[in-house]
Amino acid sequence: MPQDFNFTRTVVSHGWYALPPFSYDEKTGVLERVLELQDGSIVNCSLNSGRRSVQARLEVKSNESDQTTEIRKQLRTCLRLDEDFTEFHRDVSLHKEFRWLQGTGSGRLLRAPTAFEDLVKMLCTTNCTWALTTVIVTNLVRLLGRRAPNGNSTFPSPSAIASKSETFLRRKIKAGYRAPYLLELSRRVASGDLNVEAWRATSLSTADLLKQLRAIKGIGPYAAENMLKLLGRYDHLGLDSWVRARYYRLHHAGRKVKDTTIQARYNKYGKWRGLLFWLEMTRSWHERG
DNA sequence: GCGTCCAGGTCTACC
DNA sequence: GGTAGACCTGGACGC
Repeated sequence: MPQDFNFTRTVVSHGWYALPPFSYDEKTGVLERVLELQDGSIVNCSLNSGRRSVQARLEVKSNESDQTTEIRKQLRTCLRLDEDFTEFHRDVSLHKEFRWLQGTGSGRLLRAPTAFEDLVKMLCTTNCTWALTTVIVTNLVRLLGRRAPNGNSTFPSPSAIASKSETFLRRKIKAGYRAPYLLELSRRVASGDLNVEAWRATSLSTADLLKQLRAIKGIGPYAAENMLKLLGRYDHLGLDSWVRARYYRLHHAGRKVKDTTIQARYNKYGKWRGLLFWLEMTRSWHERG
């Protein structure tokens, strides 16, 4: 476990913890997650921070060593435990306005076991309230995921979504006008035409990766730039109405400014600007962890 | 309870 | 390259 890892801050780093197949109990500090393994088995995992806040404990009911290895791998992926943040914390220490971050273990953003799940969820956050995002993702998991013994379900596979009609996605999943985008993305991934999982380890430049993301129907600047953060690239801000409003309050007494003004303020932070921007906008979340 | 309006990103057509 | 309108839903609001 990296010394600069903080379980709670990673879990509540953004809204993913509240979307199934994740669930989080703030009182007990337990993060639940349903995982599907390569052999087709489905397991329910419980994670908590243990006695020391920098350690996570896995409670997995599986006796198969192969399964345990795969479960650990998937959970490490979600918590970004294999991502090195040494350089980030060293660079941040050079900026006095971010001294409050020192020693907090902030920086890791929770993600799904697969890039496909992250991408679908990102698509489901576009042009709607968080309440509607929750409805769409919950419907996807409930109606198209595979059921675990405890009644919870996995996130649906690309082929499970691709096998449904646009009308089903529109009406039953409540994806609305996003339905054709969701269907096209799932079909391309299921057919092998688009390998989004490769993006997590690609040597492509961030600019080229951004181009590929933007080529997906329904993924605009906001969704693509925030997806980049879940791929380990932090040099874009990923502006939406919520962070803009937050920024206006924090730095301009609520007065609106141009996006270029916001971007100019964070340019000096180089490749970490997107992550520092997000951490600053959500500082109150981190301080409760 | 019903109707209207608005917010929320992205796409497409148009200038 | 910039802009306007459409897309769909939930919530707020007025009646």
